Amino acid sequence: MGADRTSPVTLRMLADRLGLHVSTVSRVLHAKPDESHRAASSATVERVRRLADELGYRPNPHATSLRTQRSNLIGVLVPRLSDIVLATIYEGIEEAAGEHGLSTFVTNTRDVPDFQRARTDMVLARRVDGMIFGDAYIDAGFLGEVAARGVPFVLVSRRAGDYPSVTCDDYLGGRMVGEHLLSLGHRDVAVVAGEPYASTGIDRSAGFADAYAEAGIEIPAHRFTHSRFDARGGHEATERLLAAGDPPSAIFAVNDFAAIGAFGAVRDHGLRVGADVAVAGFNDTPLAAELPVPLTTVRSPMHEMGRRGLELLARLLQGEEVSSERLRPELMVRASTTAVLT
Amino acid sequence: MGADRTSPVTLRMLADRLGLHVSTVSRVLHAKPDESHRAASSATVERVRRLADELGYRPNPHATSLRTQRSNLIGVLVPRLSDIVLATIYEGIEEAAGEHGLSTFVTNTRDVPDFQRARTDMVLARRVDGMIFGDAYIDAGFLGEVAARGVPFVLVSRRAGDYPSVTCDDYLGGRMVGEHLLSLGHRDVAVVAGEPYASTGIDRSAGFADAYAEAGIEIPAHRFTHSRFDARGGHEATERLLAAGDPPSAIFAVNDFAAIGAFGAVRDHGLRVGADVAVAGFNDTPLAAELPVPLTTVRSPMHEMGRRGLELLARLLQGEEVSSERLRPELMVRASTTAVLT
DNA sequence: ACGTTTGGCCCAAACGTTTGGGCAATCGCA
DNA sequence: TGCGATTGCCCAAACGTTTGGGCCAAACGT
Repeated sequence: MGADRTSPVTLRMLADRLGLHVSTVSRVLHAKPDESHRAASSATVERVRRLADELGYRPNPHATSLRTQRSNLIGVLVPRLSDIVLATIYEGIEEAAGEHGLSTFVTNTRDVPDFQRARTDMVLARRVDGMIFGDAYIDAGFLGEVAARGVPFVLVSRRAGDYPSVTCDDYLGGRMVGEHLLSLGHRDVAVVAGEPYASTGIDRSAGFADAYAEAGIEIPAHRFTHSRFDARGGHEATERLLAAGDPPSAIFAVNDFAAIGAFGAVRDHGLRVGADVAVAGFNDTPLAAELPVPLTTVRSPMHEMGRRGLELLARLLQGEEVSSERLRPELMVRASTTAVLT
Repeated sequence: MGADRTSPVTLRMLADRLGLHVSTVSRVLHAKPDESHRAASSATVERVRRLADELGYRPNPHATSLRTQRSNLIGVLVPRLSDIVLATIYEGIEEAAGEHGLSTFVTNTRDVPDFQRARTDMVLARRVDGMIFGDAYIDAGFLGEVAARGVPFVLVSRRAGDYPSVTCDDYLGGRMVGEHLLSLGHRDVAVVAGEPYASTGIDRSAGFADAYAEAGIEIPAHRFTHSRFDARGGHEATERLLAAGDPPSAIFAVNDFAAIGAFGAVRDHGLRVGADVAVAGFNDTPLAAELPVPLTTVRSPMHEMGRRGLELLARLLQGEEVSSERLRPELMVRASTTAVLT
């Protein structure tokens, strides 16, 4: 029964077979109940519907888009899909998109500006109705250009400028980790802070630092180090922290993968995670709890973030006013952070 | 300069401004060098080109697709993008697609047949030129239907039936692990075998079992257990293996995430990975080397697999004959597998 | 000098929809 | 019976491309 590839069934085919005009068929298949009854007699409606799904009619989206100037496509840019955080966010986006009759178009930019630009152009050339950026730089220069072109968009994961975004409350999450480590007696701590252009790392570090500041402890600058967001990056950054000797008693890595990298570096220095050096991460990816030393981390609602991001964009496309959302994180205490040795 | 959202520039705009016919402009902007010179004088060609990129002309892909009956879109189905293996494969696909002037459309099916069907329909409704399945069931029933509809497609990651696929040589990879563990003296081993419908798990297990069989050791049936491919699934499966008491001296989990889950279960039973129970994984995901106990695993060329998959499909779309490819794996020995205690 | 090629461009018909207008027949109602 | 409203449908013009044919003038060949 389904549409055969050789001959996709068109409105005209249906119309011809039914002895109706193509416009009539279109209206019948299209309109909400209230209109369809104005479009044809209920008997006709029935006939049309039956034939349509007997033949497996699927409207040609190119024709539709061409005519309506709306593609029902939305473009999604992420640094890399092989980052489980972004992948999970994207899953949320895709799920919600399905419910809105939208299709998504996702592409990797590796966090490099030239790629962001190029991919944005490509996506726009595909005539998407709107975009979701998961790779925003905190300095929102590029986004400004996009906005100037009149493209509706929202941000997920990272915030930037005053553009509508759906993020985790990263600052709060950072505070939670700070307070937790303080409560365990850690006074000499270090931060693997992520990329300097990502609000996630910035806000998490800031929340963490503020928690310590309020306890009267200023974390010295050399205890902060930037890093890529993957395991290798976390490893290298931690290596730098540890290289000088005089290891901190605890390390906060602003995401789980960097934390796992920190595990590796700590191990390489003959130290034990938990016992010798506490390590905390961020995101509560599914691996965190399974590690040989389970990772203390902050659960961020990644899937939900994606969903909300799409909803936000959908509302934007309806012409509604929207404002940013900040989702609540939750601290997950596990074995990688234990009380400081006294 | 770029195209403003409010008024995408069309061929007609260019034509009018240049005092040319739209078809002329089309040919100029389109044709390969040899034809363009037949389409207009070189002076005209120059004028057209200049204006086109001054105004940032981008052909409307919907119009083009409608006219040419070709979308330059390809649909990609994966179980889940939050699985780093599939995400990495997809990155390869996307990269290669870009080089071929194709755009990809990826969607999650969670490995559930109803979703595969539904998503396939949706993707086909979008009029893709071809598809790549990363979620094939070994019983290729559904793929048969797709093939019957005349849709060109290839498989990646998993093989099925005689459809063209690009996979890792999973059987060989399994053998490698088997031989490695044998060489370490492990005689009582168990396998966390993945989903029963995925060729990856099946082939890896088979290669492993055959290596043992050739050494004169038949691994008993109760030492095999199926599992989901994520950490949680690996944990549960390993739990089942260990629940009976009498733990094996080594466990082969058919992917890294399941292996990490195995770490968790082993840990929960008061055993140490490496020292008490050897654990090996598959894929060499970036985390494997960073774990507190680095994971012995098999490197599979995931990115490359994606690239090759797309190339294969591209050739298929050109009407060429294609045949499956099997990529070579490489054993990565690390600390999680040590010699059996004597 | 007269056909033939060629260069340089234009015409018009598609591709499959959507949608503002029509228009004839029937209905409701006084 | 007359008249406006409603029902049920059809018409045709877009949307932006691509592409097989034309057509006219200039160049060419003999």
